[in-house]
Amino acid sequence: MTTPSIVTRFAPSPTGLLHVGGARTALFSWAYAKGRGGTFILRLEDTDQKRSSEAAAEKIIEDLRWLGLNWDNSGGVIPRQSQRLARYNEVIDELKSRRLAYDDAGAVRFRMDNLPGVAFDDAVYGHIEVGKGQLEDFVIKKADGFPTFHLAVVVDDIDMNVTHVIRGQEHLSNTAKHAALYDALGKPRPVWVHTPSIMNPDGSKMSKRDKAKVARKAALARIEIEGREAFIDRVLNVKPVPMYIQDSDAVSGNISDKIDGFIDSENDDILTAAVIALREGIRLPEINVADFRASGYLPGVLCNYLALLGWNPGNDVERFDLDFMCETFDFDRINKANSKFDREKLLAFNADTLQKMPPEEFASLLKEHQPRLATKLGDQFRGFAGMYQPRSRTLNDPAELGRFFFEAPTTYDDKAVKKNLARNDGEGLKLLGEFRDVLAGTEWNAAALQAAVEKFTADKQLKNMGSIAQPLRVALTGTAVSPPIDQTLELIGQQETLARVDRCLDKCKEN
RNA sequence: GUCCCCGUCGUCUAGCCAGGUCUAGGACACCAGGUUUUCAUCCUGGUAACACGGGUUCGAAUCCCGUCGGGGAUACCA
Repeated sequence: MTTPSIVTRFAPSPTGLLHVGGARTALFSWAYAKGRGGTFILRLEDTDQKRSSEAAAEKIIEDLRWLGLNWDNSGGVIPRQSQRLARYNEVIDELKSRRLAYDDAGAVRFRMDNLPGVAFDDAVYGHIEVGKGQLEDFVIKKADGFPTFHLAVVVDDIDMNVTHVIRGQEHLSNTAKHAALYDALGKPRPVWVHTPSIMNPDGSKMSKRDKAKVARKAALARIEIEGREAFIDRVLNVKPVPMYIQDSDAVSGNISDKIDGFIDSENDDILTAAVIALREGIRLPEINVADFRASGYLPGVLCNYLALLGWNPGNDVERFDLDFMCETFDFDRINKANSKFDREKLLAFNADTLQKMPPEEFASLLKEHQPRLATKLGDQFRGFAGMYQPRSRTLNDPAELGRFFFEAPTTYDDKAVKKNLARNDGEGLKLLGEFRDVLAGTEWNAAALQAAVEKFTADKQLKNMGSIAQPLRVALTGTAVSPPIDQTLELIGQQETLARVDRCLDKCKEN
């Protein structure tokens, strides 16, 4: 029941990292082809020489792999337009010789003025007509010898037998040009499928500018406080930035030269933004696939959420995997209206998936995501992972929520101390002191510790286990929050537990 | 400015094409209760939308027109 003739492609321009909008386009193209026994091609549109880079190309490829969207390019070769100049020139020359294109100050333009108008059909937006008045001759070959996107995309899609062109709605207005080109070349037009855009919650377009905005705001606030020179000094002292947050156009260059430009001329250098964020301890909004990966989202969840932005399988079904996408995806259920990216919903999906998966799977994903955390914890890693699986919304959460396992508290949260230690003439503090001696003589495993807590609660006729568990939490973590107290104690270890309790008792007696 | 596209809860959306079954359904978020040694989870309940104005029709979220609002194109970017 397959239709082997279907060919789709994803054709990003390697001018930056893969962003979520591109990822969704890739996902739709992939799912449509895969679900019908067709072919999905990856191709790089690097006709913009100035902005394209090989580094960006490699990162896009890596992100696509991570998402699980595999391509079927013959021989595994990913075509680059920069390597097909001869072919484009052949087409351009043909057009010129047929007087359908002409030289214009070093460039070549395709003639549209001889057309009565252009009409085409889109699988999502329906029938579209563009009147003669809107048709202008357009450049198909630039003065630098490269073809424009319009020419290259059409020639490539023809040569690669692409049957369905799935792309962002920003190309809808360009499609009349492409249709005219197909017609001029005497080739059958593909099925065009334009998808609505993904926007920020405030309705603006999602772009790397959003990162720059946040970083710039933080920088200006800091400069307000400590002055410009001191700020630049701080930023210069930052450690090397992880590769994943680097952008292709910012990989090289001296950071110090860029800070002024970043702050004053509002360029959107995201490496500078990332460095500032690192230094200021703020989070930049996730925009690119790599950002979500770094933040601890699962690729399957990202795909699931992204698919829902503009498409749904009906019947109130919201959670599904890539296989389901292949089976059910079709153009007739793609929406027309733009949608806003809602991180909360993505987070909820991610949390749900993380919390419901088998513990072994969670542990192995966490280890893969943060190998150093696993190394540091050694034998305790499994216990740690198990403890935080029910509490994690991303793969970054365990390390953040469980920070106190590695760093003993140096300060104690005021509210937590008042409520759990100081209240009622230091009742909590007194109980903590008494329970310290119990702990010193308890066998160190979760079951025994739990029994000890319960016995203590009964012996002292306490209201509930919280009466002793909460003071303990404050001593161990500096806050009133931790996983179940028995597990927490077991993992911290007897020696360290007693040391922390003693330190807390000392510190509280001082005040 | 001109042209193209779009407009259902705060957000993503179902319903629209084939008008009545829609006192508009689901999800996330939010609010209130409950379970729980804290947190998280979990359970129950709740608030909340057809942009506006005309028309067609016995009947309109669904069809038509206009207004307003949003997005895109108008580049030798893609």
